[in-house]
Amino acid sequence: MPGLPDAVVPVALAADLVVLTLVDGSLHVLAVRRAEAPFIGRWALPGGFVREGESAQRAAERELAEETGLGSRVHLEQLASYSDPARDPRGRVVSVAHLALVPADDAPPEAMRAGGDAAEVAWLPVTDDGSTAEPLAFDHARILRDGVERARAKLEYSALAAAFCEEEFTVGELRRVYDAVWGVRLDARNFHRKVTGARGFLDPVGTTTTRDGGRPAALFRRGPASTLNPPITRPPEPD
Amino acid sequence: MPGLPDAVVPVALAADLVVLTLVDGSLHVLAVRRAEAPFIGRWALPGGFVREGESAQRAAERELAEETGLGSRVHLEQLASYSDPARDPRGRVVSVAHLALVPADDAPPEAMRAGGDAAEVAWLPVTDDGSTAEPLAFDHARILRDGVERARAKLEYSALAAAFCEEEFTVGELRRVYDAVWGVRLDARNFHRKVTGARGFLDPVGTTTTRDGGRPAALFRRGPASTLNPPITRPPEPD
DNA sequence: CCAAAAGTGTTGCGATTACACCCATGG
DNA sequence: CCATGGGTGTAATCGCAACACTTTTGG
Repeated sequence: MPGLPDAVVPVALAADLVVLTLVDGSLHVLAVRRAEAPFIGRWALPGGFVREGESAQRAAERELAEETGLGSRVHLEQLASYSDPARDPRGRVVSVAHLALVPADDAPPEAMRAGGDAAEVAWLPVTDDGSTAEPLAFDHARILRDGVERARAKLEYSALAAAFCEEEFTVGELRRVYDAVWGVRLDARNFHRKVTGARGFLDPVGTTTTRDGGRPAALFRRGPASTLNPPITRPPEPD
Repeated sequence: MPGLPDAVVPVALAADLVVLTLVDGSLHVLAVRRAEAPFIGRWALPGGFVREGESAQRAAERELAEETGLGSRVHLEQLASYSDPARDPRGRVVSVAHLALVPADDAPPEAMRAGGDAAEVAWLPVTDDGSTAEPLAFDHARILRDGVERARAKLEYSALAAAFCEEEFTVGELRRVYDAVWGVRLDARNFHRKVTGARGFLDPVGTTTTRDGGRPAALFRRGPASTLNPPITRPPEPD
């Protein structure tokens, strides 16, 4: 490494993705089946190595586009980095994990580009404790848990929930995001009042839809506010 | 990089530190004056390269001990990673930034080990917008801002504030942490009720102290709870 | 005695909950 | 006409900010 001290050890930098969505009203994570050693045949989080001249953020955006075909309409943020020297048997690989949220039932796995080295792509259901039924490769179970926890926490005080919805959505659809991610059932009436009352959170479109059945519901877009005040509070766990 | 694809670009991994403390009741950050190019003579966040067989977390712990002499008694958590290819003119250096909080008026800079390459070490005052009077090297201003923001946010719902206090502290001392970090003046009476009422947050020691003047105050230690429910709410900004 | 900081009691208000009730559609 | 989801009204309650007041020290 020219210009740097001799003792500096080179590492490979990877950008991995925790891509969450809702399938049939429950939380799912995007996974690829590994076609190569190590962990061949195991499910893993999508990701890849950061290229020359690329930041981890840009690499994550690129991987996300490659894997899902979705360009924008996705929320993407850095989650954390994982640098345990033993986390990858091939050598010193440091992963910058990112959290992505994509709209419900968008980008079904069949429609995904099977490009690159991904042999098989699927939405795996996420359990209440933030894990999958089948074990994940590397330390990806840990990364997934951190991602799910982050998503759950941020729903409370941020406008993140709308990232799971289409561009235009109803209050009911938004509420079902909270129900699914938190595993609760919020009161539809109070939820309605709360989110429509929070300034800057929802932009009324003016039109209505009956796609959810029942009485026509007003359509909204995400408003300019990124934080939600007062927050939507998660119901306390029963003691 | 043996065992890895040819296209993988090697990067140097650094662990940088945002070390915050209170000096005379106001927020300060630990900085070192750079003795080498690039940015020679500028203040920078303390940090260094991750060594062989070391995780970024361990490297941060090592740097923190080297720089402050403080072993435990410090809160340390990962903040975020910075991987812009142009962030270091020497080459591809990715920084995993960490946030550390040390007790008020502990480890004054004079007492710090001037070991390693640090020519000069100081606590720099942090302004309300999370920056320093003098510019910092690299992208460290950005990292500092992110660290201060994280600290401010986590005070609300976590037991983080106690990290700024000695092992045993009074409710008043804890309140002054909030006052300093948030730049507000909380009501001493309501604050007292709130923190002593939160289960698991404070462990009463049983003894008292008059070191803050006035009536003797009960001493507490950090309780087992890491999250604070209900949270301490930051007073709303005046519109 | 006075100043200063620690604690306790009380009161009023605003947010939240729990639910009754009405609305507008599709089948 | 009924099931379904959308939306509004309202009363009981909870949490909390505001502040009066008492306690216990040092000087």
